[in-house]
Amino acid sequence: MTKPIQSILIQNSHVKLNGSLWFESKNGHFFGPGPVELLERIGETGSISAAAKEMKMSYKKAWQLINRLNSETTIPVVIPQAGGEMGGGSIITKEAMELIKYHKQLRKRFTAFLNKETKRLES
Amino acid sequence: MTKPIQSILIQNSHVKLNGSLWFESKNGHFFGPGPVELLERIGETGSISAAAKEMKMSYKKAWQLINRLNSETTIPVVIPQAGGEMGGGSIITKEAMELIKYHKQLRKRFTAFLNKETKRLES
DNA sequence: TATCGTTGTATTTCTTAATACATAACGATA
DNA sequence: TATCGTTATGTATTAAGAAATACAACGATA
Repeated sequence: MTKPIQSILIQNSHVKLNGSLWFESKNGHFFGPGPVELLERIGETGSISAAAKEMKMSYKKAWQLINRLNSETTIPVVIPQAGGEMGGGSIITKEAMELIKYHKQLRKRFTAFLNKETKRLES
Repeated sequence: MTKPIQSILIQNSHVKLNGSLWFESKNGHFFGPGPVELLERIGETGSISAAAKEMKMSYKKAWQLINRLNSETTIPVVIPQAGGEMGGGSIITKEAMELIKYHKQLRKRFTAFLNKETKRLES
């Protein structure tokens, strides 16, 4: 009955639906894919600066992301240690790991949604 | 068993999941909520510049959005007329209307997804 | 052919965001 | 107490994007 959107919209095929998700509080949004990856890498390296370097992100930006994240949680996701052995470092909390796990699952469900919708374009 | 994400994450409640969707081709992404509203207003006003003004968007940006959209479609979504009665104007095609309708439905399904996921935060 | 407001395009300015740079504070260790 | 590399913070520079500005082209109409 109705014409497939695909046929209207697309010139040389290969158009797909994509999107992004984030948490939103009254202070704006936070916790997108970037912060999640950062959290993971801090967990692996034990250092904000090392994690930032891996992601080719400035230390400042990384710190701001983490700071923001910590300010939005009841329990800190990253516990920093300035000074000490090796100059210090940072560890991520159990809660951070739960957030990471949650995000992975959420992303999976979102991908399923996107795939379903992309398929729907053709019918 | 597992702790609700809500309890970990949020300080003073009222955190919710939000997101955005877009079409993506090899030339990057296009067709988010902005262009849809623009299309609608062009349909109502018969003018790109009037629609842009309503949305407090610069004419240039509006034109670029429309131009990009037209370049991604087999059939133009907006047919512009420079010069003529009243200086000219623009009309939207039947295909544009279908796109608008499609987007409304899509947005509805996406909102349902977001609501479901936001609710899931609490369990 | 003069007028009108719109489309179309180039150029410049403004604003904002990201980055780079510099430096102090920190605390275990030797 | 000197050293280390990290955290933490301020400032300056750069980059990118948006917006503002200016103006030519257009075509129905009078």
